[in-house]
Amino acid sequence: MLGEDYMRATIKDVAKRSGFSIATVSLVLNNRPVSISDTTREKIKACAEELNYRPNRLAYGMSKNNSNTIGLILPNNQNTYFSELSKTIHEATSKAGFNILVSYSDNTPDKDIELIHLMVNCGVDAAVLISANISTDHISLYENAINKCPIPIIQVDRKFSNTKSPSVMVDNVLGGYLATKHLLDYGHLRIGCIAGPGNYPGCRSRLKGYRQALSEYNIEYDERLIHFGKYDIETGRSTLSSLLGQNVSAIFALSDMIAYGVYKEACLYNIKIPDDISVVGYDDVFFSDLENPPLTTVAQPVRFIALSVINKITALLEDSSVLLPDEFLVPVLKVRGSTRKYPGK
Amino acid sequence: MLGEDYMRATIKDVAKRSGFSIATVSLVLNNRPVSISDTTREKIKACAEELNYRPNRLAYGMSKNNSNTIGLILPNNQNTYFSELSKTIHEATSKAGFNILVSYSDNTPDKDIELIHLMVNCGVDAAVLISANISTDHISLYENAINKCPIPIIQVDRKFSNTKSPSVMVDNVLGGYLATKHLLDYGHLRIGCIAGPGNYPGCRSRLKGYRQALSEYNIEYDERLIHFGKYDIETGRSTLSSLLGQNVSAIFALSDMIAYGVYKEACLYNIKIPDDISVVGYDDVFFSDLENPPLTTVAQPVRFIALSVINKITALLEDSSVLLPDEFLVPVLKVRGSTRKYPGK
DNA sequence: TAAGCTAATGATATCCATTATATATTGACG
DNA sequence: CGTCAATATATAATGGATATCATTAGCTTA
Repeated sequence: MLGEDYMRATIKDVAKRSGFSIATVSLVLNNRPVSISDTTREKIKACAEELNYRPNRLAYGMSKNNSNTIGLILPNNQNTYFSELSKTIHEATSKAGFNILVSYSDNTPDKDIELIHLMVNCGVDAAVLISANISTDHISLYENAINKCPIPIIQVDRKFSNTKSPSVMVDNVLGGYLATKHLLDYGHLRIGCIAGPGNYPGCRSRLKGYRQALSEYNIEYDERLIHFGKYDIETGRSTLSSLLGQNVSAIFALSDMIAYGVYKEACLYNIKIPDDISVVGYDDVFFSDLENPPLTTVAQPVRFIALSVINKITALLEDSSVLLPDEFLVPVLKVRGSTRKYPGK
Repeated sequence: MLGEDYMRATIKDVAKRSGFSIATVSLVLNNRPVSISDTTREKIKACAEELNYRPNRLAYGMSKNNSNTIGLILPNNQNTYFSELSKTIHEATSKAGFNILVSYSDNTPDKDIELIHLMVNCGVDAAVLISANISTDHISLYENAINKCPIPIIQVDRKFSNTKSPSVMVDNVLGGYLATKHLLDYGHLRIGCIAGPGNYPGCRSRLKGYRQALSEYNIEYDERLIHFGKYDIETGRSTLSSLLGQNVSAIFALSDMIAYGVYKEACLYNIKIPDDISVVGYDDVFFSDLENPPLTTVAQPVRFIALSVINKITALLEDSSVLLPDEFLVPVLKVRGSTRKYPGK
């Protein structure tokens, strides 16, 4: 359908119609600074217009060995930090004139590797990789794939050290520290933690920040206050009751999704946030500000990440041999309505 | 960087290394049913493996005139119905083995047209179009672009009638009816409406459903209860007070985003939902269920839309001449915590 | 007026993979 | 032993655009 009576005009058609050669047409249409008479230029442009000619990007990509497309490899798109990041990177790269090809690894290392290949084969000029959370076994797999990759890869949120490709990292230790310090400043002494998987580096870093803050305030670290799970709502729901049993007055949820689980469960037990318990989240996804009460949370610097990614991509596409420094971005605490001073302080 | 010492292996490299011709290599690697000796097959496959050969999709696309990629044109990605839809379509198409190229029109007709061209030029096999909200002036522009488009275009949520390309629509009249009927059943008599732009067809349809329900219950339509704005939070915020002045006991927000604006504003005035006022939203975006109270809303059948899109695409790619029927999907009311019976009923 | 230069344009290889067609090799059989 | 069929592999066209180099025409200048 549709195409039967209408075929896309190619440069050849423009050449035939205008009476000039393909080469001349290409030169004119690309505004190459070569001496071609104005009448010729105009004629060719008019023909291109009439035929509604638009260069075929596949052909362009083949000949220029560049496709103006950037690949984006993400663990998932479940309304988390990743989808925020995806959106921001998408905006930034679109603004910079790139197309985007997005794919999800389902947090599976093998799929990540596969996707790196896929991206290359699709002719993307560069790829942004937020890798799956992995165990140490997989590191060399990634390093190998990244080093062998013929296009620049920007690593976000995770750095494989034996690679030359640059990374954009967020300081998770600081994030954990900020969240905890805020609660300590508010006078909370027993602060429960609902964490993601204990073997994720980001998770460990946030907990490290938590401990740093505690020790700064001379509060002993109590292992019983730390619960591991996933970065999801269910983990928040199922963990709340046992933390309440530990008599905590505040909870540091290591993701906003976990915090929502806490919200939901608290609602069930008729526990008021922040009156009965303070909650701090992590990520500052879109709707955190819309919750009731609005969630106090550690905001990922998504705009800066996106900006940094774009900068690195454009730099690398200009000169693929530059060695870009890894970047370390800082999260920001957003104090909203889910935390309050410890009663009596 | 990266690429200097490592170049992507091409089919030529495999041919050279294995000692066979390019053609033979291609035949083997694509498992074409031609008579080629097993020893040759194995040798070639081994070489391809060693060189980590993967066919270049651009070249493949050029020669096969197909790229296994689908274009997705959306108005925006601002955490609305569109981003839900985008996510679902993405999942479904990925599962079906397609890559996806996403672009946003910023709700601008001209950009839509441009993006249709872009998609074609990027070599996508088919495109899914959720067009910008347009005035009647633009209709022929779209019809023209769609009819001239050499690839199948699936229209979602909006149908340009003078085109042969199929559409997947959602019954907005029914949606508006369901929301309103629910409130009427709960005994609410004065139901305010906070709508999006009055010239959007979807918006008008939802209001039509609203009026249908009213007349079914023999309630006179009161123009003063209808407020137009955008489908965003700000519209919800700024409209609430004047509706309260009209003494409404329930509000039908024509998008969930509007409903959140109402939530926020109600919170400021210490108005309790649903005790003081009932609220129904529209779209059922991800976090509606997470709100406090969870939002009663009309759910878009995103999964069914995605499914239908995929079916149409695969059908059209198989035989581009089939004439597919337009599909009409129905929204579903999700009754949650933001509505209650009118006091005294 | 012929040599030399420049401006304008054209011919063609190239990118990589597919594939229709062509050629070469082998084996069977009369 | 020659011929034909079947098997195995190669050649070359194709797709759309770019880039390099070649060519032509027209003009200047000695």
